[in-house]
Amino acid sequence: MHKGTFYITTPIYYPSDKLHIGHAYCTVATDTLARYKRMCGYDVLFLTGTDEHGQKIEEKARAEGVSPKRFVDEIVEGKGGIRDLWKLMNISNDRFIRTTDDYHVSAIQKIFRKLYDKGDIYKGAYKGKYCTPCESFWTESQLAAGRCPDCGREVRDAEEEAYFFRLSSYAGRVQALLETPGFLEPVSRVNEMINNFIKPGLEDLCVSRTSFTWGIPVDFDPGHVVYVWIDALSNYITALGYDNDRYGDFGKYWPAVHMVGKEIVRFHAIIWPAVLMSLALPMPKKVYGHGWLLMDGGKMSKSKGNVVDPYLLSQRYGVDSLRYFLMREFPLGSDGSFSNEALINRINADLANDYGNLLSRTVAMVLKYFGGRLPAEREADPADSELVGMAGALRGLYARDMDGFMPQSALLAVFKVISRANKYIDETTPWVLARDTAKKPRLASVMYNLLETIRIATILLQPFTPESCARAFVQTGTPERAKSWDSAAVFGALPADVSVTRGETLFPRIDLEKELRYLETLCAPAEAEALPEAAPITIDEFAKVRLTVCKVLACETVKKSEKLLKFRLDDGSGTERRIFSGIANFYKPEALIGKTVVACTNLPPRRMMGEASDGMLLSAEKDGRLDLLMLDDAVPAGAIIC
RNA sequence: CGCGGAGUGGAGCAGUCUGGCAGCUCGUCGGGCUCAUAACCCGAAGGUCGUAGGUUCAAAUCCUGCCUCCGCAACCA
Repeated sequence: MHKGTFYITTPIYYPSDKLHIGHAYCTVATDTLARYKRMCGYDVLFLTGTDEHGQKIEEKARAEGVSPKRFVDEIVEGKGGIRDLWKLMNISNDRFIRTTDDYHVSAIQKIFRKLYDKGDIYKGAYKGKYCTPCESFWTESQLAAGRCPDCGREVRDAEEEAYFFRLSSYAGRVQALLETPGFLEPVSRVNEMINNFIKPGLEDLCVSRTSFTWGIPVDFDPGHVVYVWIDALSNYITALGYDNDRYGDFGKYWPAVHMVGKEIVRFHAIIWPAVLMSLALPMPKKVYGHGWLLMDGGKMSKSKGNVVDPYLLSQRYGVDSLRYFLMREFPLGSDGSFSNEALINRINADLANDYGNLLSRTVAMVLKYFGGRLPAEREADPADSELVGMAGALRGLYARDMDGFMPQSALLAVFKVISRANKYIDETTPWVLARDTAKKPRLASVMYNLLETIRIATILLQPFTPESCARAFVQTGTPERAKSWDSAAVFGALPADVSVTRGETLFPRIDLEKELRYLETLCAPAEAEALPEAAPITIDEFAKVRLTVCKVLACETVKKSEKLLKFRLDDGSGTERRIFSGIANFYKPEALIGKTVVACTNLPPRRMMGEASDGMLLSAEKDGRLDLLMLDDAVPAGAIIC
């Protein structure tokens, strides 16, 4: 019965915050494919998990005054956490790996040593400029006017011991792999990888750190922790039991299909294959880089306050509805625009009006005209052929699209048939047939054809909306054997005397206007929070800020920067001061020459677009409008604001 | 010349790989039906497929230039 194995993974998510709809999108896509493959008869292993190490989590935990482990435990396992979310969303992962799991930790140490013994990891020096008070390394190009970009103090040459992975020596083999058809999809990503990373030359990767401790220790060199590349990417093999005893099916399931967001294609299509090459393991079957969900045309981000909560949407509109929307609305490979309106319209148009209503009217008619059970006598008609033909051919079209990672097209095909079935009801007018007892056999045929169409569509919708499909099968009295993938290729798998039961409305219609208003009220408090009440400060603290009156000597745009203007200022000191300000969208540079402005002049210099900015110009901003602070021109340069 | 994506009826999108009737959802207008979740079915209006050239019997689709928008990166102190 088994057609072989199929191993599919999501990225392991970084639990520094709650997950948003973008993460849910990726996981639902992977889940849908996993369910599809299972339905087809594959022995599927579906893996997801969390990537829990690193400096950022160490810092966040410190800020909350808990240990890093406790911090991630809460986000991963806690109420409303990541595992809860996947459970709520009906994610059918077979395993869930946390990079803090014991078996993973020890396997990573073995892998690290293997790479080291092979000579692909070597100890080198991470050279750079070091700022002692900040305990930070900077590269030459990160410095601001030769000083620490964070605090503005002197830096000194320093080196830090670190381990490096010989990524460079795999460049040729990786390029060949990238060019292998089917390895990296969609194909547009192939050029992107080669142009951006292979052509400029691959550099060896720093794979250990000593600047933080929240990571997997290098067992033969205390003080070093394994950096993210080896730690996180290797989850895909440690979760199968590679170099550990927890699981034992690496040989059975590897290689994998990796579903990833386009921002991390690079790690999965270049670094990860190189690591596998070094370990002499087979390459992943495929890396698929899906697009992003954009909000109102902009990228989703916390600072924009446009992060959509999948938990909330699932609970309010139903898990299946949200899953369906995510898979139906957007082509997997490209970016899509998320909007609440699109969500509700899609649910109403497809799930409520077309599919749900088709089921509802069909079941109602079988009950009304036949008391719920179809009689044996039938009468076929040429009018049936188009619907029967379409429903019979549907599985083939659907499989082609699903195998090609195009769930959107697969759903489109399913709904074309559902639409045809709705039309078929109008064509055959069952309510007219019902008035004439002699036409009962014909009426029974019509009902049976409708039930069959619904059955086939429902089988194919299962990977997308599993729970609703189960409910639909109950209403249509579909026996177990008529729910299988094989039976979806056969028109006529339902027993002739099938009996139906009325059930609850599968997908209730949603009131668009009302819901949009509701969702807006949810966003309102978030906006209010955006500008927190300023904490009181003392006069001493205020006095620390040195505000100096300056005359604009020159002002010009900055090449390749859309926001920056570069100012040369007379601050009364005799030496020119150079400041960059992000106001290019509001002012023409020539209009500002000679103006009298205010700058904070005791900020450390900061590097912007390759040059140091020595201070900050003051502006006033409200509701997207911005005005540079300008004083009466009689005020002399160098005057101090107090 | 940093990298990439996108411009298709009023809105949102598919179609572009592999050239061959311009399609879907929403919206608007008109009609039908009464089995159904005010849903379903039919019809109409509305697009020179961003733009200028090229290849071809034939271009939304292939090639070249240009314009506009978006994302990454950078940066917005």
